[in-house]
Amino acid sequence: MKTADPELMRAINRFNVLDTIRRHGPISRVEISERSELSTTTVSAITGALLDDGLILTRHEGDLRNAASRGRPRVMLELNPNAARVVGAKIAAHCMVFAVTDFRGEVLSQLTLPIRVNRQSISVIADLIEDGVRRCVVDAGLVLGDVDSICIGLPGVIEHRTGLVRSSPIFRETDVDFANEMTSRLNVPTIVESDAHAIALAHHWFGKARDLDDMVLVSLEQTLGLGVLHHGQLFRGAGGLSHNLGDLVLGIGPQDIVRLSALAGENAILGNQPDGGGRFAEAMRLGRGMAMAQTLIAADDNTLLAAATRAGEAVGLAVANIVTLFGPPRVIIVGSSLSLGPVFLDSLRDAYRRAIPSSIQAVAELVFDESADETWAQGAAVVALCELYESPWGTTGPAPAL
Amino acid sequence: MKTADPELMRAINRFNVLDTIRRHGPISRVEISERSELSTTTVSAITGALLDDGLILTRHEGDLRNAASRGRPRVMLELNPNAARVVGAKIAAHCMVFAVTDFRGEVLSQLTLPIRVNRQSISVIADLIEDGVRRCVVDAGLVLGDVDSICIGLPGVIEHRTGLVRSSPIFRETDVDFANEMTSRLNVPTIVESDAHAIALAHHWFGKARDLDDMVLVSLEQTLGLGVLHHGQLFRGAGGLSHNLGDLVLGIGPQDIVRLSALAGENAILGNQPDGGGRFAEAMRLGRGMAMAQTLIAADDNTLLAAATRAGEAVGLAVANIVTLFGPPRVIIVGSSLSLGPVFLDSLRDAYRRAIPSSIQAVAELVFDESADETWAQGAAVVALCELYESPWGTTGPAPAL
DNA sequence: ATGAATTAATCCGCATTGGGGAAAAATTGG
DNA sequence: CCAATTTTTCCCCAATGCGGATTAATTCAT
Repeated sequence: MKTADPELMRAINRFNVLDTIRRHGPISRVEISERSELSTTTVSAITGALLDDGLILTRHEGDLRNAASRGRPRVMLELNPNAARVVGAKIAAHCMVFAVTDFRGEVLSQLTLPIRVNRQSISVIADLIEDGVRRCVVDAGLVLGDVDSICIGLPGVIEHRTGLVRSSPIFRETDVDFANEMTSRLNVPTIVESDAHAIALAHHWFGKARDLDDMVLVSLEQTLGLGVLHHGQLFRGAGGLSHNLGDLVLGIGPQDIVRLSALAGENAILGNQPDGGGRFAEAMRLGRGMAMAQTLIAADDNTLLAAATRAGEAVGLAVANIVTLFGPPRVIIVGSSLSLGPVFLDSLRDAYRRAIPSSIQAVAELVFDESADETWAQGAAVVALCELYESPWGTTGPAPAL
Repeated sequence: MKTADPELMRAINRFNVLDTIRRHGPISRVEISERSELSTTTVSAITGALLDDGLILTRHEGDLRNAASRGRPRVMLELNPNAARVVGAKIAAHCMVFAVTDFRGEVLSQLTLPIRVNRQSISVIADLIEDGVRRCVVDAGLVLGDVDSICIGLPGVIEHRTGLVRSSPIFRETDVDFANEMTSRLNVPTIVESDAHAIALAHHWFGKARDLDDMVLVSLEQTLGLGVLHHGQLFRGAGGLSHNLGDLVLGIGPQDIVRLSALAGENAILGNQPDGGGRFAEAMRLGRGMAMAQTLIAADDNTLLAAATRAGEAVGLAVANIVTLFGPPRVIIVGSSLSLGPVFLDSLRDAYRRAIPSSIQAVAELVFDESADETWAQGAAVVALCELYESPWGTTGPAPAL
């Protein structure tokens, strides 16, 4: 366990204040004091330091409380958008999305490349990502030197702490040290993170978990991912690695194990068609599999209806198990599979309702969200920002040189 | 989030020192300083306070390093066994076990009552527990007033934070405020905790997880429980409640959901015998079901062999899923079902091996442990001790009155 | 306009904490 | 009995957060 010295104390309170300002928009010092339960004196000292460091800005308008109030008006504080820039990327099998954001996590520029990276070599993928990052940065009117940090969101099992990609459907190799690879290519600190963790943080900052510090997110893309938020922080496994939900076992056949990915993975839904799997081949290669499936389902394609129903059922059971283990107040379900439509969703909800133990039935609510790809990239950017927020900035340490 | 003031700093470091002393037996100040990465000055100050508070003792012998060493000899510090007394209890359907321990968690007296509390009314159960606690305390040569805290370990879904027993196989009612009930009966602060959490902490302090701060424990008793240790602390769900592993869904039949408890619960293994379930009725009532099953399995009872095999398989799959989600370096499996013997264990191991994804195959090791009932009660006592360790003791706060 | 009332933010001094270096304490070896 | 050595404590410093007094900036009443 790390030792508690004044520096840690400072870092904790500083983060608290910064996070309060981020969450509650332009906010006055008194209100920060109320929300964070720090004394006004301390808030004043910390905000002073944050102002010196250029992380926040003052604004003399926008005091929302009863306009006809006496006394000295409050000075509102807000994040300085220009305090930092980060790049977030979401890499999927058929598509790469990049987003440059400011210190608040607001997107400055965005770039979607519908490129199939699936099964390419590492260096080719790294080339494409490097290119995308550079172009997106230019689009934002910046140069790479302005960027403080980059986060690449990938499907699969990612070890955030070490920067290792343990296994990913878009990499042929396993145990790739991708964070180092990209850091040396771009000469900007680059980290990797599970795409599910990225979208989970995006929802925590901007989406459907803004009000919660505990929740679970299930992502249904080519890979089935899980993000657990615990006391406001991502719950990373003991080794700091992310989970692969698709590996969950849902039953056991006469000979073989039935995994979730075999019932609800993108390939499972679209790939096992009776005509030998060729029907979707072209659409899937282009990343349009789910859109095509949606069309066919609307036309009552029986095979697909059955596949979607089965997939929904499997996911419903898996979600029930996750709720049993984590007991979150909310489960957010995202990903391309949602576009299968009501057939899938109803089946999912129904299976969940049957599978959830009655004793914890009321604990969790299910929320569905069809986020745009941009949101995933933004989430990756948020992962990078989170590290910046916690990092020891200028004034932490000895007294500022006067 | 809680605000960081000097008091918190103190509490953290104080806990660190106390925990280091607990873990590493009689230990000198210098060694504490090395292990905790606190300066010798700070260690000296904190140990001084701990000595003043009577939580630790000095011992002038037992310096183990090279005996022929020059310089001032080290003064060894160790926990003061008499600094506190707690009572831990494990309540099962057919048996109640109590243990009084000292501040170190060493058992002073122990009491096993093979009483069937199953389906009794709350007040009867509370009566029995009250009686057991009182008798065990007397056996230890103490009176209730000497006891600082009590922890009752129960099967089921327990909300430790609020003291609520959400649902338990030994209670007819749900949502029982059992902590308050026992506190007012005994006039000693009493908390409740899941029995699985209790045995998990017991293993962390004394058993097979002494060296680990992250691990998962699976308990296979009448109820199937789970305890997750995360960074040295019990991972309690968002609401502070414990998990019920038996509710996990392992598959879906034509009409109904197949839960783990239906395949691997005690009742499932012993109860569904072809002769109508009567064969074990008497043995089960007496809590001897597993012992009898063991005998029958040794005699090649085919029905039981099949049940044990099926149960082992189900648990193996569930454990694989848990490893997929939590990625712990070790899984400890405990509980009465282990006494089913190699048939069960082999089946479990085999199913686990088949179900664990190859990408994380090497992450976790499976460890089996047939702990005595006493250990469970000791674990409950440890839960109580943990809270005492973290509580702000005397000197924390204003300067000590001189 | 001017002063009283009111609210926000800051300044000053205090208590507490941990850390570094010097000093004291308690040994062994010659 | 003194030097060497190692542990422990003592003294002082820097940093933190907090409470109370003070200053700043506004509205309201006259």
